Amino acid sequence: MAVRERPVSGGLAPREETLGSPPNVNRADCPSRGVLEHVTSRWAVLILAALRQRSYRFSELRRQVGGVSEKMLAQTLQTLERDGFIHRDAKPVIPPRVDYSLTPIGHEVAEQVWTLTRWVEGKLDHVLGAREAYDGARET
Amino acid sequence: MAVRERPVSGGLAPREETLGSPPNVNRADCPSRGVLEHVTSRWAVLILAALRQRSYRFSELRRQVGGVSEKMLAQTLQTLERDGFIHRDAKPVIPPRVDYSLTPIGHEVAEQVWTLTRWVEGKLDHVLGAREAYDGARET
DNA sequence: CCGTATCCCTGCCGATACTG
DNA sequence: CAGTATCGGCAGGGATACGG
Repeated sequence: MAVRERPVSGGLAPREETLGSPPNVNRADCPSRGVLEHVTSRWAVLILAALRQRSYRFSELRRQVGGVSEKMLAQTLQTLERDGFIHRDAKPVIPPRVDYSLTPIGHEVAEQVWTLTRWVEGKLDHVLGAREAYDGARET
Repeated sequence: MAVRERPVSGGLAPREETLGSPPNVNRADCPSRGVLEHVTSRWAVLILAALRQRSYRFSELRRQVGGVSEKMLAQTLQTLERDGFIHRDAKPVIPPRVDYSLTPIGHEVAEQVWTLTRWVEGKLDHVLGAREAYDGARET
């Protein structure tokens, strides 16, 4: 997966054309920045991770992801659906039933953010210890 | 504003370790939530990814990460340092020189977010195509 | 049950100016 | 060079009410 490491200069883009240049999150004006922010947004990470193993209905998902409001759940799901990470299946029944699942590409990214969440959970004690050391050294 | 308190089961079968609940990002009140948000925050992702291969000075880092303000760079670096992901090395020279590098644990997380950024860059075209399809189906 | 629409307030973040 | 201090806009996102 050899990736081209370019001498990227960030915000102050010189005279380079943006048409032929490859996507680069380090550039402020690259659309990949937006996609990255969608995926790493507060609720998207948890939603993607939750959907990793099976599909969920709206209210199921809301229970699964602690603390998310209806508004933010709906909004985040829409964004992820628009970007092609989530598939929305609305059954025309009464009462309404809507199932959310991952697309193939959504599953790829979900695996990554899920790994990250598990890693963070595992390192939590380590991090909390580091914080105490940091705060301790700061007080006199 | 009290967060709605529900017996969030987290979906996963509870472990047998009843000595305090293990870290779970799905719980609104779990400290791991905060750590995850630090790591996945807008600038932290890019900063961690940038530091993956070598250390950077403050202004180098600012040039590397396009669009970041001095304030947000300093703020994010402090947060990541406090959580133990970044090491700050201030040399007592004139003019001042401060090098930022990853700690061992920082390197672990940096690899993950870096992989994610590269993945997003690679899938950008796919995502942009999905957006067009989505927006196209919406207008009629 | 599954959302959308509205209000509105918090705090994020950019801009600017200043210090060691 | 490497930050801190302060102000202010504006958008994220919570609460609530309402529609399909």
